[in-house]
Amino acid sequence: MAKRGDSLELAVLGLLHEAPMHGYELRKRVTALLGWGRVLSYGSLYPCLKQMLRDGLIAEDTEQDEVPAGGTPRAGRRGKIVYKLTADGKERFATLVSATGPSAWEDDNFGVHFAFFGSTTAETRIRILEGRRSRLEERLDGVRTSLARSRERVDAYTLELQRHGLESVEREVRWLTELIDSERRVDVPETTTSTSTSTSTDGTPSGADNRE
Amino acid sequence: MAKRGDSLELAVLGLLHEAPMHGYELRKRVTALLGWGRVLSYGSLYPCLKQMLRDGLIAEDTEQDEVPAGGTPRAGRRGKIVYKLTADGKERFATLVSATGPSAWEDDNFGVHFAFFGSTTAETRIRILEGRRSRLEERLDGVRTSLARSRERVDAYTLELQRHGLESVEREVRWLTELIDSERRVDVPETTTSTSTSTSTDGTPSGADNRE
DNA sequence: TTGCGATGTATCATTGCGATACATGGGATC
DNA sequence: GATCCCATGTATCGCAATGATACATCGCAA
Repeated sequence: MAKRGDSLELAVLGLLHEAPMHGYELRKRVTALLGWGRVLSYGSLYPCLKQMLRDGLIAEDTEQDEVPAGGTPRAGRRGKIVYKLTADGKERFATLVSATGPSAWEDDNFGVHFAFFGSTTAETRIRILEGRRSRLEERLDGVRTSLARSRERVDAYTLELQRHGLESVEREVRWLTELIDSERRVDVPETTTSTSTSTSTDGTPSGADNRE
Repeated sequence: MAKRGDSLELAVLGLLHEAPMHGYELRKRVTALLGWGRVLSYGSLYPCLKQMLRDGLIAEDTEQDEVPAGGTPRAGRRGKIVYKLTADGKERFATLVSATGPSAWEDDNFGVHFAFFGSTTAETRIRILEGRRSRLEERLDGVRTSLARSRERVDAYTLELQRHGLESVEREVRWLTELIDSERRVDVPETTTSTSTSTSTDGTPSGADNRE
């Protein structure tokens, strides 16, 4: 188990953590946060919600008629199903959001995990960012060598496409590096200044969790 | 019909256009050209090949035992199925590669079309590049407004993620613009110098084809 | 009062992917 | 000269995600 459905579950938990809402709005919010082309389909959302209901992570919020205190009264809202987090759901969220294994930095999941960095420790954040960075660097190596190997033998357009792709990934690596540095500056104001650049030193403090 | 399977079909046709090969190599080549994380699975490739055989676009190349003239003789190759293009396949390739409709600049297809730009006219290339650019600019607009609307109300990490995404797309737009300019410089050495920056002037010469 | 677009819930067929099974060739290593 | 391992090679199957679609109500403008 624990396919990539985890990231959808995390997104739903995270959004309901902020405020109860119904499926339609969840779809929009999740779509927004995993942004750029990817849209969340109802065919994925509703089965997921059903599953989460069965698991007791979320519950239907029957009394939900409040007027949002702002100007417009917004009466109405009949028959809609509003979901809210349960205690189990909060616990599950805490577990998922602090995971640092591959599932946290795989392409499809990284964005969601990043979006909820606000609910994590700097420790966790750094682990995830470094995981993603080394994943990207692996790809870089592979492509750079294959590019060098095939140079002069391929079409100019193919070359241009690969070059552009390469630069995009390099750019993301730089971005990650900046974020990591920034996190470290906050996390460890000053200690022995040791902590080598990568390759986890593995003193592993706190309630670590790189399951999976 | 005409789903996004078109892009896989185009890729296969394009690669077989260069040289006959068997499925295993096709998978590697296609994976390489749609690059960056996406891999072509056998579960997609073989059904596609079967379909294309049925449609008469490709055929099994039985006499394929040639020694590649280079040093290493490379004897062997028993029982392997080598595919080659048929006349219909070449025709189909010409059709697909010169298409300028949405299917040519949609996320999943653009890369493949770009990879075979060498087999198109400058006219076609410009149309596809402009199509993709305006598609990206639409997204940019949408996200920029939603970003402005939610500013100050969202998490710093969410903001940072959106900012990075925004910059990536802006960067791709710039890249496309450079390519378009470069194509135009080659295509139209000098005329009336009119041709406004975007919003197709629609004089639409030559055998246009924006089907779909 | 009619009509349309946004909101809202729900399901289904298709399809694409990951995993896997199976088979062989070419080198290493001993 | 046998053994092991990895790259090459063909093929299928279960599962999950997607895109499409159906259906219903609400607010609002013409």
